This record gives sequence, structure tokens and C-alpha cells, in this order.
Amino acid sequence: MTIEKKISKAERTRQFIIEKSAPIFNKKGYDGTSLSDLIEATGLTKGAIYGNFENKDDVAVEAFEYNLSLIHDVINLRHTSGESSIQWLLKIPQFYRNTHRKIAVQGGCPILNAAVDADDNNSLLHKKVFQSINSWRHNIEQIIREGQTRKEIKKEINGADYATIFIALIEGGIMLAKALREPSHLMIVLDKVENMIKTELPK
Amino acid sequence: MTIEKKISKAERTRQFIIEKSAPIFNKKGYDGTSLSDLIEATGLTKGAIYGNFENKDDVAVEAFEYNLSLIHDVINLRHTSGESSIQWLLKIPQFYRNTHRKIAVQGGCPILNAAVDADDNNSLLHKKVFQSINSWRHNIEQIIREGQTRKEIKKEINGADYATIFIALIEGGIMLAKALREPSHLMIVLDKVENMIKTELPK
DNA sequence: TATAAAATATACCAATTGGTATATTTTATT
DNA sequence: AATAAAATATACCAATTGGTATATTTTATA
Repeated sequence: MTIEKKISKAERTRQFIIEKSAPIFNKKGYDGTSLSDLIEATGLTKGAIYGNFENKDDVAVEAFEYNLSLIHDVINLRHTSGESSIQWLLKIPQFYRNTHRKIAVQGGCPILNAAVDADDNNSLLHKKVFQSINSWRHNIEQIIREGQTRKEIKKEINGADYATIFIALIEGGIMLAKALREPSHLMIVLDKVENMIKTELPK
Repeated sequence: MTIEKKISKAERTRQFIIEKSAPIFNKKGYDGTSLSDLIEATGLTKGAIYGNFENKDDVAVEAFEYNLSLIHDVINLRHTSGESSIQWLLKIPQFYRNTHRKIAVQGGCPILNAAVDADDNNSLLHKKVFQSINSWRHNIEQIIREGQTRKEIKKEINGADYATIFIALIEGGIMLAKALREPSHLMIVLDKVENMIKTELPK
């Protein structure tokens, strides 16, 4: 007999609190959202929140991880069979073309927001941001390396550099689109990323 | 006789408060810095602060404008005689190579920080961010247009698009460098900007 | 040097912050 | 249906928030 862990009531409220508070944290910042914001967003009381979380930071970190799921698919790009490494990389701009509205509604890119928010080295939040960006970078690097062994991508290309460039372009584009209330800025940037992938990388 | 407005004591403290509080606002955010932060940073009291400013937001906006001066020279790039438009544009990456340490010490790019911070449409701070970014964009656009009339830059080039791309790249690079505690990410991005200016724009 | 005005400090305020201890309610088990 | 445990609500707390009214000090001018 397999031990089926029953989902406790508490576990469900825990999840509920995370889901409801995640967009608030992304919009108002992880320091900027208050306990009363959480109470308002969830309709619950302090008792329910502190019964399920150690403190506010605990909720914040969990909320960040939940917010990350918004861009999980582009940070951990999976390979589809028969797909060239170039096609693989092109999924990055594709993803943002499809998802930018949803991201905008949720308050923008969680990585960008949390990165600007959490600047002290020792905060748990900063560590999480650090990890997410690096895992994204390594994912892109690896795709490029794979493309080089498959002789689809020029061997002179520095994968790490291109990872940095792609991420910087996209995050910068998201920032501009949000600050100027003009999604086209992200689109311009995505066009450029696409163009770079198609013209600068292939053999 | 010209009327020389004497600089009043108040005007000097006003300036003093702005200078001392500006880096705090840039680091801790414009909502995130408290009155006590200002008191600590200036060594003054509430009386001095509220005697010279309407409220905290008033200090915040002035501090932002002061922080902007950090990057004023790159946002309002001036032309030097005898200089080609390409050389003119190359001052952008040059500027950041020279200034990134100073910017980092002050808490990062004020535009990026304030843009992520001030997301509500009606805040005075957001309006200021909006204006700064646009003035930067138009400056780059204009240099490119000038280069096109001088037949130094390809006429097919879309100046507005390149302005967006350059700004996005640089701001994204600053974010990465800060979040990963690794200035090289900005350098990689600056190399790319330089390379784009040299290889994609000229006739 | 006396005096008015300007600038700054001090003492207060209500509201909000994150958090805790306890009371109450809801849920599962017998 | 009775009961124990788990989950949630309520009532409190000290500290901090932005801000104001007033007292004191500093500065400029006659």
C-alpha cells in the first residue's frame, strides 16, 4: 500500500495564501507589501497567515517561487524531438510574444522586480533571484553548446556571452514596455533577439 | 545692476538634504526609504526636512532628479566638432565603461530603479521616469537620423528601434551585473552595443 | 546690539507596521 | 454525538510610519 499523503486543510490555505498574495508581492514589491495587503488579498486573518507561515518573509519567498512559475517554461526550455538548436532557441522570443500580456497583468517579470527589490546580499530572496538567473543563463548556454556539437551553430560563438545578451535585452525590453506603457518596446527587442539567433549564430 | 539672488541658508540645507538622501532613495527605493532614514543620512531633524520640503514624496522626486545627474551625460549626449555620428554613438558604451563603478556605488541606475519602483500611472515619480527614458530615446534617435542625413548611417536603419534596443541592453546589463554581483555582465553587453554600432549601422 | 524673521529642533499625534498569545471555530476520529 | 486536535479568528503589543504644532535657536538687518 502506497502512503497517499492527504492534503491537509492547512496545506490548501497555505497554497491559497501564496496564490492570492503572489501578484501583490510582484506589483508592490516584497518589502512594499504589508500584512494588511495579504489579509485583504486573501480575505483571511493574521491567525491563518501566521499559522501557516513563519513570518512575512516566508510568504514573500514562497510567493516569488510561485511568480517564477509564470516564466518557468522559458527559463527551463525543453527540447522537442527533431528540433534544431536554432529552433530551440527561437522558443525564447516566441514565449514572450505569447506570454507578455499575462506577465504584464501579474505586475511584470518576477526576476526583474525581485532583482531590483532585493539588493542585500544575505536575503533569502536575493539568493533565489541569483539562482533563477543563473539557471536561465546555463540553460541558454547549454542549448548553444549543444548546437555547436551538432554543428548547427558556429564554434566561435561564446554561449555565455549570448546568454547574457539575450537575457539583458529581454529584461530591459520588459522594463521599457512597462515604464513607457508601450508593449511595442518589448516586441522590438524580441524581433532583435530572433534576428540575432537566425543570423549571428548559425553556421 | 543684475539681481544676484543670494543663496539662502534654507536653499543650502535643501540641497544638502537632497544630496545626502539621494543615494538612500536609489538603494532602498522611493517608497522604501523612511523619514528616519532621511534623518539619519542628513543628521538633521524632521523640522529641517519639513521646513524645506512639502512632504516625503517631494524629497523623493528631487532626489530622483539629483540621481539622474549621474547619467545625465549619456542621456543628453552632446556632439563634439569633427566627430562622426558613429563616434558620437560610441560614447554611450564608453560612458558606462567609465562610470559603472560610480553608478554601482550609488545603488545602480536611477532610471531602472525608479521604473521598477514607481508603477502607478499617476505618481509624479513615474512621470519623471517616463520623461527621462523618452528624452534618452529621442537623443539616440536624433543622432542616428543626423548620421543618415550625413550619409554615415544606412538609411534603412530604424533609429527608434535601435534606441529601444540599446537602452534595453544596457539597462538589462546593469540589472544582471547587480543581481549577479558580476560587473562583467555589463561589459559583455557594452561590447555588444559597441559592435552593433560599428557593424550594423554604418554605410 | 536689539529685534524681527527665518530656520531648525522638539514634542507630540493618529495610523500602520510585523508579530504574539489566546480564544474560538472547524475538522477528523472514535 | 462526544471529544481531541487542528486551523483560524480576535485582541492585544511595542515599534515605526508620515506628519504637525510649537518651541527654540540661528541668521540677517536696522
